[in-house]
Amino acid sequence: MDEVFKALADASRRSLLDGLHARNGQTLSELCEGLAMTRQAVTKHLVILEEANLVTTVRHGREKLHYLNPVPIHQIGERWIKKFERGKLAALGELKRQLEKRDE
Amino acid sequence: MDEVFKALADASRRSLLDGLHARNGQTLSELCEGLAMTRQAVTKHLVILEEANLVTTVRHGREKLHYLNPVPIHQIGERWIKKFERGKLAALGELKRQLEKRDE
DNA sequence: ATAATAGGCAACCAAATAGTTGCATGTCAA
DNA sequence: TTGACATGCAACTATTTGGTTGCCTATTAT
Repeated sequence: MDEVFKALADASRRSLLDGLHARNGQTLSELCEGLAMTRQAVTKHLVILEEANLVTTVRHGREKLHYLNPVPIHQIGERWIKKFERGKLAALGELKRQLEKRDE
Repeated sequence: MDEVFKALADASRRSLLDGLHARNGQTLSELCEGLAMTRQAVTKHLVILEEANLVTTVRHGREKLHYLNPVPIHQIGERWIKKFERGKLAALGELKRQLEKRDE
């Protein structure tokens, strides 16, 4: 879980995921196109995404195809974000109450 | 948005949010209790959480009360995670297909 | 009034991060 | 078979990060 959060913390990595979301199964070179970064930098980001299990790769000859794995993202939604949704209104109410108490 | 992802990337900060989720409105000293970290380290984490708008504070005499703001977390769920939920099954299907193609 | 309590500020440090460059290897096409 | 293409590996660098220590200020309780 920590690896996933860390992987998602970087904007470049999130836009790589966006790229795969737009078109799945891209090669490294394809993912590099239009980015202001060397290929090696992109490789490092992809390794981090792979280690977080957000991306799976398939070697195909001299090419490496990258596939998005949406499961960890879904799990963060389920296991983490939903926890804070429950009681969200309560928290906001309490917050508002305290902020208004400033002038007492 | 980037600030929120960055803020959530650290396990200590996530557990501070957990702490506030368990009991909202805690003081700095209360949030420090039981943590293997100095007060100043906790302060720094809380500043980052405040800058990401995940925590709001109210000064009350010499105490500083910390309140969880669940809105940015909710927004990540809405604006980011949901994007990857749509087409999730399609992505998984494509992934499976490609993985099975290995032996061709 | 004064001691204890709650918090703030600044300098410093080690490790992690995001990026680079240079070179090597494997695969495909002419 | 040889050149071009796709990727991999390693060393190096600058910046950011997570943490520390030491000291200062403001508020409360005795």
